[in-house]
Amino acid sequence: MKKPDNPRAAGIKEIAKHLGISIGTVDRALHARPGISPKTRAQVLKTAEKLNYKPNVAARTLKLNRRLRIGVHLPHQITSFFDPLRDGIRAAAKAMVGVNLELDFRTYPHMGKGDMELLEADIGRHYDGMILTPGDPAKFDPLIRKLTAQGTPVVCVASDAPRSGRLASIAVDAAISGGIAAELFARTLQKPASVAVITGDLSIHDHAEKLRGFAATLATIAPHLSLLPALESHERPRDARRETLALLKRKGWPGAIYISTANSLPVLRALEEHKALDHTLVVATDLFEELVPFLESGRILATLYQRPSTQGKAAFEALVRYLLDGIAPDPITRFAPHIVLRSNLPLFVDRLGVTDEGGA
Amino acid sequence: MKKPDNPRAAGIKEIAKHLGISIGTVDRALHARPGISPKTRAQVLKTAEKLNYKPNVAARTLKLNRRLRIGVHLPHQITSFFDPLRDGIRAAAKAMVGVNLELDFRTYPHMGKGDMELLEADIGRHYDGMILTPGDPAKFDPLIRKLTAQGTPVVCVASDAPRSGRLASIAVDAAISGGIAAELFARTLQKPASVAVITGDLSIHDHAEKLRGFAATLATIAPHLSLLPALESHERPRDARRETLALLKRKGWPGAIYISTANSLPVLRALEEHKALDHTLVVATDLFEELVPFLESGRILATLYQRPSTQGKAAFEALVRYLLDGIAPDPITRFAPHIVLRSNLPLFVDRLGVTDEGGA
DNA sequence: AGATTCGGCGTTAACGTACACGGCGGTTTT
DNA sequence: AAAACCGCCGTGTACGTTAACGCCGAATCT
Repeated sequence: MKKPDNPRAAGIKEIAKHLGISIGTVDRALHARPGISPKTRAQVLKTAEKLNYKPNVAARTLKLNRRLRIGVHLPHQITSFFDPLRDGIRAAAKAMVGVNLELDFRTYPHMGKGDMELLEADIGRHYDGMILTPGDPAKFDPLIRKLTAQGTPVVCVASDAPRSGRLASIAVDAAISGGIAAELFARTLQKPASVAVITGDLSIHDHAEKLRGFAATLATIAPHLSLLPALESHERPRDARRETLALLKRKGWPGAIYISTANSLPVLRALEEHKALDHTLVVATDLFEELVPFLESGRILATLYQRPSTQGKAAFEALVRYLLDGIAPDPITRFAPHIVLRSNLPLFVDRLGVTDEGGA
Repeated sequence: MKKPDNPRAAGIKEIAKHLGISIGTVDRALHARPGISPKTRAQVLKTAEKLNYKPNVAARTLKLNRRLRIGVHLPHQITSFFDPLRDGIRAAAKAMVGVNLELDFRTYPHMGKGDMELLEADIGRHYDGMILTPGDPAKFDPLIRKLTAQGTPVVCVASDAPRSGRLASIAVDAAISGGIAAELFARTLQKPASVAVITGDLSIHDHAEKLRGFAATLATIAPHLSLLPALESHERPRDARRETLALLKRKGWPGAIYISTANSLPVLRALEEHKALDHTLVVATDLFEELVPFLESGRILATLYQRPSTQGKAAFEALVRYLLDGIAPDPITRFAPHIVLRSNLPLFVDRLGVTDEGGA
């Protein structure tokens, strides 16, 4: 076994030897522990800087064999999105080396249904950290604030509660997702037409942002396209179907429809029944088995894949990094959605449910 | 300090105690070391399975404080691609916990110029592993084979040498990149037109694949578009300019141009001089400062961002995982390129040169 | 003045694993 | 028959860090 003569690798005992003091004192200085005089602490910190001290993470995690309990609150619906999100978290957890952790997955029916109750009930569990998807910010803000105050950092994933005091938010950039849909329409529809947006629930931050981005980009670069009032499905198949049929009964079908929720199947089925898919440009959201034939056949133009597995991985890593090293992540991380077309579809289908990096 | 009462975490001494033997014997069994009878080895392996033994990576990396020397051979040109690729490797290396490693970045002018000589010279360095971008497979195959034979695994990044015996290849799916460009043209150009491809060097696997994918998709979904013979720039600005001007002198400008190399600026400048950008649809490759205004103004339709930083990170992680844990990665990993349009451009520009995950 | 407290610091035992060393029976060699 | 050998196994030490413990001198209390 060779000693690391690496000049970059200075340990705690190099510092001690360099100053003629003990490693205990160095430890106290480096961790701002009591029982050390200010001037020796300053000396230690200075030479730690000079010798470029890097704590040996392996030794640290070995010594303090602490267990991180992380609570993950996610809805059961929409499975095509939240299942891979959970998988991403699991994969990231498995890849962690030398960390003893316990993942507690908690599930409620769907967003807005049972989410707050579950979170309220679990506040007493005192997790070391939590990952969750906030629904209506007005309702979640006080809960997240309470968790943060009691020492449980919260990472929001897939949506955001900006004023809740959460540690970080990881999500796809919703406004830009809407903007992409608008740009695709603008490039493909070259004659004047009207376009529609079907969303889930505008009280959810993420959905409102998508509509906002869509409208903004449409107004900017596609003056020949006019936006119809947004339709909300509330993630209920019947509502989605009803709204779609109402849309088709108007005089003059819309030339394009942007479905900004992953629950696109009811809409697509309704459109198909009325032979509307051939004359209507569709951009959907997210990717799952049933959507594949629509893309392969060209009946829908594109889908905006929100990379749930990558989001889960990022959320988990940010949280653990904060819990272990105390390094606060960027408060806001916004991923670019993958624009999935017919031509690049195979890259995402191959590993559907395994990962969503397009082959990685 | 609490003991991990986690049932999932069984250590080497739990096994020893469970069998009434010493930890030394357990160690010999688990690592297939000599000096142990077959039957005790079998017993140990069985109870290790039963108790779900997971080696403590922290303790292991602490004990065998080995240093990994990794050689990285990449060209200086094209900086907009290879600089962030190097950054991705550095970032991934910094994020590794408890591993003492040494990165040796070696640079040659550009692909096909000095690459083989450098590699040949460095074979004697006996790195623990290497990351490189192979140029002409015919020339690289024997070298990589030699490295592998001497015990230095090689991970190819950004291109591939499929028959070289390399450990793995990480790259963007080149054929699908070409296919995306073709589909974008097919959707946007709705009247018959001719389209052109400008590439770097068709002897490079990656470039040939892009052309192949472009032609295949064009033939499949865009019968109204006809493909002109491919032009090679050999990554030389003058050649690129000359080929572009020759293209413009033909009767009937091409309706669209797919620039499949990151060296797109000479082409774009030549097009601009002849006021051809307003009438010609352009899809470029990769992203860098100078390309941003072209996308913002809509003068080019899209660029296919090859996410060099992500590629570098993936290549490094695959290599280290193999070196440390002996887990062989997928021989082939193909990323999906990001389709960068005007609307999602901000997500990639914000952190240009830092990362390329679109905000992560 | 002697006893007590206390800040400042050194010493040491773990954490789980890898590996060198040495011991113990039993067989073979000198 | 003593010495050397060998397969099999237990023991001890080290990796770098943390944290409990304890020592020493100086200041405070009785």
